[in-house]
Amino acid sequence: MGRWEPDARGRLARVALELYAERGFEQTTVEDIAERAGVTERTYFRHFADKREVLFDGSAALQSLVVDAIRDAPAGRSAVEVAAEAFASAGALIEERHEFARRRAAVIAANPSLQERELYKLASLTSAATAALVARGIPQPTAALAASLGVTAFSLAFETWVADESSADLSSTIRTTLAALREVATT
Amino acid sequence: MGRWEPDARGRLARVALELYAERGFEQTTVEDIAERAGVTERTYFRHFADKREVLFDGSAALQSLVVDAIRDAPAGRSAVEVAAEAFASAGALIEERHEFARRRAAVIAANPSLQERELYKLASLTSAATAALVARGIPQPTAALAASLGVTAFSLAFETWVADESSADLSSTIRTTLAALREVATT
DNA sequence: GTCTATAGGGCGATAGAC
DNA sequence: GTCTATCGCCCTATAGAC
Repeated sequence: MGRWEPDARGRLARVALELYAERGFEQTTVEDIAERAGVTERTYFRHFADKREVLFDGSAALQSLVVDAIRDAPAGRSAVEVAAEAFASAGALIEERHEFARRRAAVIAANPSLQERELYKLASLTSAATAALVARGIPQPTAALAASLGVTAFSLAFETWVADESSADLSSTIRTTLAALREVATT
Repeated sequence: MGRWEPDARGRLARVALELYAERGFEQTTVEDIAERAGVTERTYFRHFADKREVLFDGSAALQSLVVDAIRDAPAGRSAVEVAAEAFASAGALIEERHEFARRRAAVIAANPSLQERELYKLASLTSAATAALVARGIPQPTAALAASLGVTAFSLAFETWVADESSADLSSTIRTTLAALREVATT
């Protein structure tokens, strides 16, 4: 056995969610997290830029998934269709860790500064999706609009899915939400 | 003359924008702002919850304007049409202080934590608009979708308007952006 | 790993308006 | 007297610097 337990980063992320859920975000110090994970506070900040970022470790992977799905979508589809499928596949990724996703969502919902970070990540996702659509040859303004529609559907669908345990799976909720969005837009 | 100059809050807001523009948000301390405004740091925090909030003093007024416009819209219009007009009138309010709005936007664009707060305010605006649409008798899910479309158009239009000095006025940019959004959605 | 500046909250004192 | 704005000094945790 080595001098340190492996996967300090993963332990920090798990422990942070635990503590934020137990006592609340503000009532937890970074030192509390580091201690329970068996590392120093300094080590926490080597892995995560700030106290909030530990809850957003998965967002880069989610973004890659969306970008790749847009790149690999069959040719000849409209911008919204491509975006819709890309975000539906992102929904599938979340579905795989649905228990984690729901716990994490509850923690975020309880704290405004975490909501701010979440919204920032969604905005980054919109930018990345826009760029990926542009790379497919879709003109900039159209790409930005389609990406915005996709992220809006994604985020409204996620809210629905989190609120209702027994609802449909996230991917299909995203698809139906986007369909509803298109319906409302045309009215 | 009283012991204090009047309108400490307004002075703090003006001075903060000045300093954030001059030296950058991170290079400015709350003490710097308080000092230049002729109050103490403690007084700053009585008026504004944190270092960022001073740039968002107008958002409550903007939100009221949108909510009132939704309430007062003529009957018989669709949810998106009502939302569109409400956000266009919000655009007119910003247009009145366009120089301030552009300076403020530049400061926010230069700092991620300010962007986070901006996104949070936009999300609050979405919630408020949704509630106002529901109060008109529009069913919840439709209201949420229409409000999201409105805020998306508002925010994309604002980006365009800020980027291009010589562009059309903000209200009409919002209208054309929403029209483009509806067009893209139906494709 | 150690050190330090700053954000930001708590509490009580003070000074004015009414 | 009350109500409200300002101030001073205490404190801790975050987060960056060295």
